[in-house]
Amino acid sequence: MPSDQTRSAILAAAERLYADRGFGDVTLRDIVAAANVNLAAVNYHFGSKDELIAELFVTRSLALNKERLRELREAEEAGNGRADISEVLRALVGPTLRGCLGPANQTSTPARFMIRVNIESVPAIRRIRNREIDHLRKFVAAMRRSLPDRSDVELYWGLHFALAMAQQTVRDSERLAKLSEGKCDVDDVEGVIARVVDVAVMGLVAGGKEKPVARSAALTAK
Amino acid sequence: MPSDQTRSAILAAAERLYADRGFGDVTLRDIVAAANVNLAAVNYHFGSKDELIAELFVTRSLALNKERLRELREAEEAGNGRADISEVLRALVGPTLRGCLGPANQTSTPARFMIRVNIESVPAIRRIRNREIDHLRKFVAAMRRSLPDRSDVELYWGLHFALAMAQQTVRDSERLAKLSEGKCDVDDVEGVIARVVDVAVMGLVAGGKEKPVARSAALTAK
DNA sequence: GATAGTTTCATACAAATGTTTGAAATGCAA
DNA sequence: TTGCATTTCAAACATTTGTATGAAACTATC
Repeated sequence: MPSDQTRSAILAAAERLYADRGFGDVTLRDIVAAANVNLAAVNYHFGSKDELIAELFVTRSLALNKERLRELREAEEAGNGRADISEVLRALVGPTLRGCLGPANQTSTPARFMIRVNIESVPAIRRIRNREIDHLRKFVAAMRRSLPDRSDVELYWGLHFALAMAQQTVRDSERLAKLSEGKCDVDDVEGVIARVVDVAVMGLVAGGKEKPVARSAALTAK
Repeated sequence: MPSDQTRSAILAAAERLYADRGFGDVTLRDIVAAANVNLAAVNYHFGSKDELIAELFVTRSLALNKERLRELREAEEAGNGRADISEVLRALVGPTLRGCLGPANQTSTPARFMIRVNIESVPAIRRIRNREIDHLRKFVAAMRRSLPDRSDVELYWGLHFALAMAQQTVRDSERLAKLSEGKCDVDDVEGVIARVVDVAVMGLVAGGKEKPVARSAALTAK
């Protein structure tokens, strides 16, 4: 039975280093030094550097998706199979924001790692990311149950925008804080979640079936 | 008088290569090969690889900001100093989306370069990006003129979300297309702009001064 | 406690990369 | 042309990087 000790030391050290310094300038030698293991251990246990990164990402992604689906299921069960649209979107963006936002010095290493994944973009991860689509479809389905009279196109855009606001907030919370001179409290995680969900919901429920082009034109034409 | 020929050949080749393949795996040797110049020319003309990237980014950023401000000024002049909020946001996100969206094979090299800037994240560029804040403040000011009774915090969030939706659409248009099986027409650039602007405007004008937490809670509590 | 399988280790390898160098070429003014 | 500054060039440099190797250490089974 393999001892796993070296293996998990590498995983832990790698995640911490990537979280702190990004993928760009963390070398295998940095990792093995932090983990107090031999250089060759990475290739022995993981095959290659990319497979190490991939394993980290897959682990955290699965955990995130699991939490999302848990919250979604909870919301749908409470609503007898039909959750409020805001609950659906909250289950989608909540776990990400709850993990990645908040006072910088108390965000967990896994969360900071996932922030890096969002900010940077290494090939090893990009390849895996495509599998995310199947997961997102489950949320489209839940949105459809919640808003049966919306067209699929509207649902897709709504999900896309909700994710966009959430992820960009994770990515750029620093810039927002600086721009607003601290007046936007990005550490109030639940407040941020509520903002993102609210705006996304408004985009979904407002208007109707006419193209948004028309709405916008009407607004600006007068 | 310097001939500039080598210099601009390097800039053109570098921008095209970065646009096509990203910053990650384009080496100086790739660039000088494409530009048909000597390897040492890059360091001679630019000092270092990072300064070359920085010059490319600064050039394109200035052009983008200029276009944004031009559209903003145009809108404000048409409205006697007070543009409709949707016009302000359109001036903010329009130039980016118009440049970076549309059929992939007909987007310009500069636009594709700026997409890369959005997707990847190299230190040389991150350092410069901080200057963007002064530019964004001008849009906050315009938004304040357009919606004088909104609090600054709301304006900051509105701008942040508008940019978030625009940039994420640029970044992830492929995923959205795949998720929606082509039903979301991301090549209809003006349509996308209208969608982004509409959702952002709704977030700004809806509700009132109460915290969005309250709105969301009210929605989901019943 | 011998043996086979697993893990660790020091070290070497091979390739890639940004940068530097010093000479050659070029352009231009006197 | 001569002389001077700018530009180009081939080559080399100095690191850094991920990976491979083969021996040593360890572990557990018989």
